[in-house]
Amino acid sequence: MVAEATAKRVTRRRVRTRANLLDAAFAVFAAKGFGRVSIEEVCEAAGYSRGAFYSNFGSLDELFFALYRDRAELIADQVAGALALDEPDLDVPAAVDRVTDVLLLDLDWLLVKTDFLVHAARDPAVAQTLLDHRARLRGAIADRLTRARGHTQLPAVLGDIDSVAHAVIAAYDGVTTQLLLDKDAERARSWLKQLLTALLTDGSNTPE
Amino acid sequence: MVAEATAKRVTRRRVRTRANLLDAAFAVFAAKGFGRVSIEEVCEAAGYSRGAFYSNFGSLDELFFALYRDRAELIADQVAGALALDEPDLDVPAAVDRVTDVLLLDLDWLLVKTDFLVHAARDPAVAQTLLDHRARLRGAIADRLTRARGHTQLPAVLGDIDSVAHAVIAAYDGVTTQLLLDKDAERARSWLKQLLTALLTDGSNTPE
DNA sequence: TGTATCCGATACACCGATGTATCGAAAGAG
DNA sequence: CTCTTTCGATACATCGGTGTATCGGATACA
Repeated sequence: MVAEATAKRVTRRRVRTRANLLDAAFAVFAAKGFGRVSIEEVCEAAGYSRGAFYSNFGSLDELFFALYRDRAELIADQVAGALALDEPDLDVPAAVDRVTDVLLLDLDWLLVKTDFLVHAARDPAVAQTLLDHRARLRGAIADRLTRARGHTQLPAVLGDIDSVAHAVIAAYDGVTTQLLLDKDAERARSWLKQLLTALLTDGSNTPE
Repeated sequence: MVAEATAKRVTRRRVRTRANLLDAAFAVFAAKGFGRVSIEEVCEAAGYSRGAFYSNFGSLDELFFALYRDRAELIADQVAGALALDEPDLDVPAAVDRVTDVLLLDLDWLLVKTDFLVHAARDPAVAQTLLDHRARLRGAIADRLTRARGHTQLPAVLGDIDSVAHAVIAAYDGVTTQLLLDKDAERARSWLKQLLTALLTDGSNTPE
């Protein structure tokens, strides 16, 4: 036996169950909003009984938190990937395109993320998690910009690179808000591209 | 008697009660979030019993909706006021200051507003209301910018004036998101000022 | 001040969701 | 294949919130 402190049999079924519950919860949260979802609804959607739920999570909040962590991790990786492409110099429009696609693709995720924001706004511990994720994203952006410095002339409008990274995040959040209301993903994407291009491109260098 | 269709005695007590319920609801919503508030909690906070509630509202959703309408109206008026000052030409920094103060002053309102956004994101009818309010705000901004055209040179980065108004709203939403997480109103305000100034000022015209 | 009307408090019946305790079945270890 | 441990379904007790029906006190109006 691989001696592990209070070694538990790492069952395979459990992992599947947990994943199924999380997936079902994501769908239900997206459809109805966290505030209007009961544990039973999640279980029903996943095809389990409440016993399974309580065996895996202590509360709906706990599940929600885990759900957010998992998905946010995923997205953060994707964005980092889209930014870290091994091109030596930064092709702003192309990078903007890639990142925009990752960030605004999944409306359900935006819905859940906003629910989570509401949650975090009233719980400092949760807020810290979200802030950490945002900081990580911002860091990736700032890194990329730093690496590109010299190749492309950067904006004069805002001060340092970190400010620019902040502004990029703000633009993303702002566009997201509008998207949640009008559900027009196409418009949102082109609008975000326009904003980011304006932020990241010297005014003199007008595209097309 | 002023003949009115099925004229009801317009009682004075009722008006007070309704207002008290709305005020109490605002406080409770801000503190706990709409999703975690029960009708009873609102009544208790207001010092009434559930009888009073059902006599004035049909559901918690209905109250929430009314609450949002009232407060949003108020804010929109304030912003319009801050913008419509009778100065002939537009003093960008001053106007930005005034608007920023109105928009980021009340954290509780931001919390409730975000709850409402979540609500609206899943109900097209509600979303329309919110979109209308935003359009009204945007209109006021665009008007002000149009009136100022010629006096101050406007940005080259973004296209028409309407795009600029859109960008202003997006910046506001973006900064709000961050503010909800870090609760640092001072930082948010200066940050929003910086963003708006960058958006509304020609790059060549650097302040101070 | 009298009185018709309205308002809101109280009481009640009613879910729906929660959390726990128990037990049969599934799955890993040997 | 057997045995042991874990997982998840079922049943149960409970609780908090909901919505309604009723009634006494408050309020507007003459």
